[in-house]
Amino acid sequence: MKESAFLRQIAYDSVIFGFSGERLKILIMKYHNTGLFALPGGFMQRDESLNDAVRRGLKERTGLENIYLEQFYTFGDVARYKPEIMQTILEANEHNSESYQWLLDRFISVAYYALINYNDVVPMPDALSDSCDWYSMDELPNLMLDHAEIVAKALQTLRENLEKKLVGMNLLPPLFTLTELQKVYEAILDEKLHRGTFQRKILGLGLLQRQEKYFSGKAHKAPYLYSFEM
Amino acid sequence: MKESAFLRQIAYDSVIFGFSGERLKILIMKYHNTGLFALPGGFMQRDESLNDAVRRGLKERTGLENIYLEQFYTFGDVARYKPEIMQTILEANEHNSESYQWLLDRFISVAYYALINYNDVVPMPDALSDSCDWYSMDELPNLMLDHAEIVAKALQTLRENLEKKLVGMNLLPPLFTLTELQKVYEAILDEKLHRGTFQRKILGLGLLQRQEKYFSGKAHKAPYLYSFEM
DNA sequence: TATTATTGTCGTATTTTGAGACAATAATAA
DNA sequence: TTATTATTGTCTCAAAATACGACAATAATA
Repeated sequence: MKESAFLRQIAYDSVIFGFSGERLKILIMKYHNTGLFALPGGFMQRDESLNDAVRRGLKERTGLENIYLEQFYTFGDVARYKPEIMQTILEANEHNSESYQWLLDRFISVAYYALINYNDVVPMPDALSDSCDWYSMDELPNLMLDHAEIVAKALQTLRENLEKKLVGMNLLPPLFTLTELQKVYEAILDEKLHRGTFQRKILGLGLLQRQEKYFSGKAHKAPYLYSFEM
Repeated sequence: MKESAFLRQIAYDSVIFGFSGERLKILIMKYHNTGLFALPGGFMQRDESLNDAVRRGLKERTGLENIYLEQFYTFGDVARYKPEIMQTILEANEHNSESYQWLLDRFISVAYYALINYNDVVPMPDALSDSCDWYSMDELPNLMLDHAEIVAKALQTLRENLEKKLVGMNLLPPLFTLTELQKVYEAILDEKLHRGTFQRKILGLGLLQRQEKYFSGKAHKAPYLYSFEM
């Protein structure tokens, strides 16, 4: 990790959404011996595009490639410059050498959100953190710096894009029922939707392909499975 | 202009929209002796927030404060790193000293668009450029680097936000008629709108306050003027 | 006083959305 | 075998939003 390998003063943070147990969740990291919680983030290599850097970081954290990813805002307030916090993290990891000093500089952060299939992921902490786990949106720990604000803006943007582009299927496995998809939408929007209207609207988009039926073993009519083709 | 006064590798570019002669226009700068056209941009001071830096730059270029301003994307491709272009600009301005060398580094650029009242502006070139003028969206010169892409994304975002937040009035003077406002919308969306429907929708928002009539001297009924209150 | 151009507003048709209803059906209970 | 239960696919009707044309009102001019 040579200083010269990375662009200075530019970081990214990612809000990685997953869906499980009818709840919307995101990945949160915890730093060794500090009690500090943060969004998964990283830095750009000098010879690397911004989007590539984020995809690289996402791959390291989740093992996944070809993820639905969207940049939504760049945070650049002076108030987010708190070198003592990074100092605390470095000291807790006994990384006090010269080669880490660049991390104490002021950073702006380009924020992305990702939509991934919860079941495909094995969250991996990075060198400075001791855990990387899923947290429900309504049970988040206190996040460091302005990361709570970043999460709020991510959710707001996701909601707007959901109605515009209808991308909710990226949170599900390749085959899913319309009821499962509806639960994703209800979790994101935090409101109940009318079943008939929802199905008519989604199917009317012509984005889904109907597959075989799914027999759950429950005592009722079996729903069709759908896949997302484009 | 000391190197240490600015954050390294971070720039901003602005797409400044105005409306005149029933056309949507933006401000474009031309660099001395180079034939290079570019968006107005700038850099962040070390003790300055990103949004403040952009407002400061906008004030220098247009003289205006309290402008409608929206950040829409951060451009960070490797392909936008072309130091020879900045070298050309610096040489054309005889600015080859050490203190300008930091401009030859790779930059990512945070892009904003602004909506301003065309009539309030006296465009001011900066130290490196010899002009700063309005160009119609369909008569833009060839822009350097990825600035054409930045403009395209600005217009796309403006269109999406226009339908969502209806912010078109920011392009007009404080008093305007509904027909003038409709022409702004038609210029941005590049399509004709139905008069009755447009007026019902805009007035239905309850954002406009009806003022006195405007007597143009033309041989027809005088329209009401409106102001934008919030 | 008639004409011209444009405005404010309305009525109707069309489209989109909201909400409930009903038959179909997979598994289980009787 | 048959009835029951829960959920699905689909439909219909109502309500709301939007598209489109029409008409009277009116400011200036002929």
